[in-house]
Amino acid sequence: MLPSNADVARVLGELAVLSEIDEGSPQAFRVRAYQNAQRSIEQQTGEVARMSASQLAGLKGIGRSTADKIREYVDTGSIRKLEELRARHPVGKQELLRVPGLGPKTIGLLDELLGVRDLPSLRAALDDGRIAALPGLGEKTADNLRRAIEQLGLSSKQTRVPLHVAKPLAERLVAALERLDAVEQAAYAGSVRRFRETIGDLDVLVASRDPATVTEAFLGLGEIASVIGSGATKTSVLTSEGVQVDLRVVPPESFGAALLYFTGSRAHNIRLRQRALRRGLTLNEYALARLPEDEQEPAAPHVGEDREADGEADPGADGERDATGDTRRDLEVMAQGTEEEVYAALGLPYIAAELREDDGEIEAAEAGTAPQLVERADLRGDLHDHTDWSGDGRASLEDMVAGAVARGHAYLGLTDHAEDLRINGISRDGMLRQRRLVRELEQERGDIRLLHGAELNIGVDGSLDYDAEFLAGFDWLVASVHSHFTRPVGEQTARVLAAIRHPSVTAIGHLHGRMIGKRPGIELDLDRVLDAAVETGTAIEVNSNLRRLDASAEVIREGARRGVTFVISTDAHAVGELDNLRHGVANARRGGLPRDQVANTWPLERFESWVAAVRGA
DNA sequence: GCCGTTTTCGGCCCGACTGTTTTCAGTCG
Ligand SMILES: Nc1nc2c(ncn2[C@H]2C[C@H](O)[C@@H](COP(=O)(O)OP(=O)(O)OP(=O)(O)O)O2)c(=O)[nH]1
Ligand SMILES: [Mg+2]
Ligand SMILES: [Mg+2]
Ligand SMILES: [Zn+2]
Repeated sequence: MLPSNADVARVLGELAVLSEIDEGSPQAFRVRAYQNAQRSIEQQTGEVARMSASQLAGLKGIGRSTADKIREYVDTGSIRKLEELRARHPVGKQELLRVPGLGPKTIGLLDELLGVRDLPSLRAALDDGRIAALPGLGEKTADNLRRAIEQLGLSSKQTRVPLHVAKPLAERLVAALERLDAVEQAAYAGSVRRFRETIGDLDVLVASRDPATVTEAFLGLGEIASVIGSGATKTSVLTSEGVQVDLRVVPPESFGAALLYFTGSRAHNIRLRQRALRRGLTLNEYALARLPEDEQEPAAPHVGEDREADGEADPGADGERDATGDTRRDLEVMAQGTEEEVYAALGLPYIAAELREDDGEIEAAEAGTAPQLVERADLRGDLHDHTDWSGDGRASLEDMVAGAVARGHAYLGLTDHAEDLRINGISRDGMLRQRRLVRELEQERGDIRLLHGAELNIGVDGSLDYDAEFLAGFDWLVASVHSHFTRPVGEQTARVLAAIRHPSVTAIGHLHGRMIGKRPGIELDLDRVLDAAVETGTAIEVNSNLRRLDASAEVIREGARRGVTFVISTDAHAVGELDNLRHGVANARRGGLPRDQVANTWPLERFESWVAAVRGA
């Protein structure tokens, strides 16, 4: 069997790690090159193993040398260069690289001077004092390493935490910081703002004239358990749950540049900074600024010209280094207050935070081909909602409808669980009774269209609840997988295809049935599933539950490309959960989903005629 | 190792914090 893209990416990752150890430098350009190649492979949707060397070399970040290595891996199952590196550096050294505070330089030193090449021998060397005695190291470093080894695998940096844990924590911390007088603005950034599914650490940004006071107050917050490091502008801590939080405090005028920096991704930042340099500018977390002529990139072609500033006339060098936490004062600031201003000064339209992964968003922005992404305010309805009539619904029908109206919805899909669900699905009689109540409520209120629907259970054989005639009586039907999550991909695809092709089914709920961090969900042949969705018009749901985010951003991206119609739904089981729509919106944006491909952005009339068309009426 | 609407060679983002150093290297964001 051909290696998967993930296999190829993993091999490139190991080449990067081993090269870092081999070269003894975190800045080694070969390391960066392998990392970029790895990211490039991870972003491919087609099968990399089927590509020729020249096709591979055409991918960005992959050249002749890496293309040949990938082919060598696909054809022979191994790579000579990788085997050589493995022979020189036992896996123990890769283990050492995962210890926080241990980098390639120190690992090289440990091997050379002490023969320490793995965790157990490092422990021994720490215990008998050999580490503290090494040149450039001391007692404190040894203590820090001991602690780091003890706590290996306990920090979120190593385990990562699901977004549904990280995001509420980030919101609590921001709210707490906003209450401080010294704080002018606070926001979470990093992977939470980009809406990644799992989070290594929280990154929280504050604008303030008084960073010391902010830092002190932050360290005093109840959720904070220990301090990793704390300086004038940057503090890192661990919560009692082991979640790392990085706090950055910047002057208010730099808030936009700092938010841009702290939101990342790292790769996106580097691309922007390279772009700045090509324009004679320099970008950091304080500002986009103009470089002096003699520091601009196309180095002056005079012979003997030297860009090095040390040794003489260092700008502002009157015996002290550039003050930390400030813009270089000798440079003309071009933009710093808002992210929009920085992008504009770089010749780019604003790029949505959810897209900033350097997987084509900068090129799309530059070309002006970035789609109008869906926003919360575009949504006119919610199409997957439960009441206390079924399952674990906790709110009455009346309260759910009132909650939907309060949130400005023009239509609401009531989709209680159908009879096949083990936990309290609704019988035919029950459904008919509920339908009468729904009709009455709609009449009485007159301020919202109520679609009487159900959430059907896709059986292991693709069958659905009730029968075809009964199903034809609903206004709106979501069909979801709630059981048998571990069948082979062929069976799972067949089940879902049967539901998509059913004439009465209007949407497929939480496509994979995954629970982030708990259950991977069913395997599907996405090609066939998405094609069938396009063919039948059946919508794919973007489930807004933070534990699900299903369809995933990756599936959404692929579906968006093929012209699939989506709906963004809360799957609310209580009134408060109707607010979860913002999470579905963020995930849809991460998938690059254009507003017009989301059916519940459409006015009621357009929405209903689309439903009628899907049901072949 | 990659890459080029100036470059096929000579660059490669830029800054904060810690520990160790006497002027900065290493690691991390
Ligand atoms: N310019 C630049 N920015 C960086 C670098 N490393 C990190 N950043 C910025 C961009 C990141 O999104 C932001 C926060 O760093 P993190 O290590 O917390 O990464 P991020 O939050 O993206 O992912 P995470 O889920 O925490 O692993 O800091 C870097 O090497 N250069
Ligand atoms: Mg982070
Ligand atoms: Mg961080
Ligand atoms: Zn549901």
